Amino acid sequence: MTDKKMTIREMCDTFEVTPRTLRFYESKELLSPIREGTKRLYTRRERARLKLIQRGKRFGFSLEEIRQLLELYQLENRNRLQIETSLKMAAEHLETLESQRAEMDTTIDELQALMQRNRDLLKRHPSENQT
Amino acid sequence: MTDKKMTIREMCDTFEVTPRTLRFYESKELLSPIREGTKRLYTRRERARLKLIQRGKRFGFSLEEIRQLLELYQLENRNRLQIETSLKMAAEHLETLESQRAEMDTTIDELQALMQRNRDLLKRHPSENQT
DNA sequence: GGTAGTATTTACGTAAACGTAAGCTTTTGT
DNA sequence: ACAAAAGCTTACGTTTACGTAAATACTACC
Repeated sequence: MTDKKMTIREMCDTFEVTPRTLRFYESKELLSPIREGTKRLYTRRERARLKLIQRGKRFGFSLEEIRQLLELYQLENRNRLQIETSLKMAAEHLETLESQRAEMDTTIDELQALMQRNRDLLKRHPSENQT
Repeated sequence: MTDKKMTIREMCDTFEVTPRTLRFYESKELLSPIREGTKRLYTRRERARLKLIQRGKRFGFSLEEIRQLLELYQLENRNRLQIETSLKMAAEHLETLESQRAEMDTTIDELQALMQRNRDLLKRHPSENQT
């Protein structure tokens, strides 16, 4: 398996973050690397979580929001009620994401239209308006 | 036209922001309402810009990034070089947005798969795993 | 077996994006 | 005419998400 345990440095190189960032996420309970003596070791699970954290950030979620979302991906040892709660939260999150995607589509369309207008300007007045 | 000038309070009610937020954006040169005496009045243009600001924030852009993007939408009084520069910036921004959109699709797919797994858990073990 | 490199904890510092409170002016309803 | 409401400036405060520096421990290798 691809389940090699990574040191903090390997993590930093792989994900382009600083040690401080990883320790900070840990202090906020977004990550929980195992300890070998005093050293942190990151498993496949932690790497998956870090990926999700970085994604969430790109979509404008706060670390606290991301922390709650990470719980959704915690599939083990949950009882019926916990699963139902997860499902509900996931459904809400899905709505947020889908509305954000729709907005993203609009934004892309508008940006493309804007670019077209600019290209038209350049085409129709080849050398006008110079400084 | 729908070009009524709005007071700061009307803006706040419409966009669900505080006066402080609007003044802050102005201090960062994201907005530039006209002044009637000492009072701020927001035109259609400012409203459009505020919409773009809020969108940008939802996509995880900083106010400084947003400020630069807003310049793209400034179509008046530009010379050839400025138009070309805008086009280049817009193209880069478009790439960012499209890659973010792809990532959004992945995220949505994964979340839906996760929900399905949870639904399966509930279906297949109707009353197991209770506390 | 010393020293260079890597990791850890602790703690103060900082940039971004506002919140909040004080004190002053201007506008508006009665 | 005058109090209440709305707006303004100034400035200090707060939260989030780390940066950075100091002091200490482990580990590696020549």
